[in-house]
Amino acid sequence: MLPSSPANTLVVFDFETTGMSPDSGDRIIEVGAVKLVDGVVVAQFSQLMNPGIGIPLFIQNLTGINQAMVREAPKNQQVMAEFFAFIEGFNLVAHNAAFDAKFLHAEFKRIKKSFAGGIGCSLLAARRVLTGAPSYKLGELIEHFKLPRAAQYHRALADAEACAHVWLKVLSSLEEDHGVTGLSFGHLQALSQKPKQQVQRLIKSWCEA
DNA sequence: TGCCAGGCCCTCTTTAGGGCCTT
Repeated sequence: MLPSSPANTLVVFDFETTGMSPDSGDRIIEVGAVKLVDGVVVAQFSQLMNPGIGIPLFIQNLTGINQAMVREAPKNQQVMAEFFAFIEGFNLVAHNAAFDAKFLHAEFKRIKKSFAGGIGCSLLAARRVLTGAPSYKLGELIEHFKLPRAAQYHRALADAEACAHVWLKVLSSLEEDHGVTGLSFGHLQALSQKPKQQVQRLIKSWCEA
């Protein structure tokens, strides 16, 4: 992890996959990511990939990604090697990051790569900071907080962009509601891992530091 | 044949159960 890196300088990413678990043989079929520097998008990465296995009908209906679309796409090994180069030197953020991290590590293991940066979770951070939301689903956070709406949910780049908006909303809420500025990625990681009842005390300690 | 993810979080809890969230 790069704990001292600013909390608004990182890569926000999302995967579309064939299912819920790489341990059950599921693979990534699309990656989307935006690179933020000082909260501004400076680069993006979007690529379908050919996993070499069938895409369940449920996933085709959910994402709009079908067999024909990935048939002509480069294989996972190639795309993930390119994605590794894209994220190198940056921390990552995803919505419900435990899910995407499982696939990230499984695909990198196949190409003998190891990601050493930190992976933050916008879901955990939002639950602690954006209190009062009726739901913490990505799309519903976007709607509830009137953030820029994705053109098409359940496509990787659009969801990564939406996740970036949620992450920046967490940071702006900490700044505007609590007066905390200059947060590092490590601060947000610490906050996300604290029990909810200890979050206010942690934020207060930052203000007093 | 039967099973089929896993971690977080809340509560009518903690020797547990079930909903949320990701595809």
